[in-house]
Amino acid sequence: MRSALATDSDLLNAIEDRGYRITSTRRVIAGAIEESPDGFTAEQICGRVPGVGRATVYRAIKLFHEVEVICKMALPDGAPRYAVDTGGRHHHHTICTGCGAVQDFRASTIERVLKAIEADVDGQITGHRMEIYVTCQTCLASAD
Amino acid sequence: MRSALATDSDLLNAIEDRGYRITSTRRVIAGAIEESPDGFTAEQICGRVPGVGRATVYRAIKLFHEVEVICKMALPDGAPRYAVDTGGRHHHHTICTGCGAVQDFRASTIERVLKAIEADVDGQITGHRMEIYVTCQTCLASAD
DNA sequence: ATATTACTGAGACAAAGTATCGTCAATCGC
DNA sequence: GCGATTGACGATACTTTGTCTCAGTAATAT
Ligand SMILES: [Zn+2]
Ligand SMILES: [Zn+2]
Ligand SMILES: [Zn+2]
Ligand SMILES: [Zn+2]
Repeated sequence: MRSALATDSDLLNAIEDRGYRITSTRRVIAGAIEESPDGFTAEQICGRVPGVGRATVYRAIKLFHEVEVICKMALPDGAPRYAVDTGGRHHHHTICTGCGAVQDFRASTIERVLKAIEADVDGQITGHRMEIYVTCQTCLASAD
Repeated sequence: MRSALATDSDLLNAIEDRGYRITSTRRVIAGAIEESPDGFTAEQICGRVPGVGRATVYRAIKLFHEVEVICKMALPDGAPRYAVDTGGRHHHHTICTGCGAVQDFRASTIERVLKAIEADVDGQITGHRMEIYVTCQTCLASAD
């Protein structure tokens, strides 16, 4: 039952709800992820959890992604970046190409347009991906 | 001058216009790419140009991408896929997750919404990425 | 024809994972 | 509580999608 294992971590709660185990290793990894408000890469997490195997970090990230508590996005060159999924509802991200800071955004207009496009498309739409690349205020200010 | 080297290949013409050389190796690679109406992966091209080094294929693809005669996109899992850029104008792609077939699409509404979003964004928009994933008619029909 | 420069192939290296496997730990049944 | 079962772990090899280096070769310039 949840009460015995309850944590204040949304990441851990999410995997527990799906029947995965909460282990000390996963606690540590979840902690490192939750300390990354602006997004993170898998290797950054590896660097912050010494003693934990790289494969285990990748397995945990994959798990958190599967249960939809972290978002995976792509930089302009395709390099992956992750961020904690704070909302839950369908959304997209702005990513600063200078510092990597990630912010969520929702644009219902875009979702409606996508729905309307379905008529023009050969086949059935099964999903979409969208990222907006920005230079954030901090990077703009420091680039004088 | 162009006349001495003129080809019927948009890919080769594009790199020649930027001062790169047209070599027999690049002719072969461009030929293989232009035989791929539904998109291709780099490794598929490697497989179709025996005798050409893998690094050379990747260098050529990068070059064609830089001069904007091929488009690079991402499958849902992030795996890269390429397609010949037949239009030139800004556009996005629908990609069939069954067979990989790529089609261009333009949606001026989306571009306008993106422009409007700039006001809500922390910083300056520098670019965006969007892909629509579909199951194409052919794959729908053969999945009975 | 020679000099210059770009291009090429081989192979090492890199980033972002995934697969295998023997060991170990968390949970379940009693 | 205690052993059995199942899942998780770490190490390491392997895969994919490239990039880098370097010596040799082809294309252009004069
Ligand atoms: Zn998000
Ligand atoms: Zn959306
Ligand atoms: Zn295109
Ligand atoms: Zn666009």
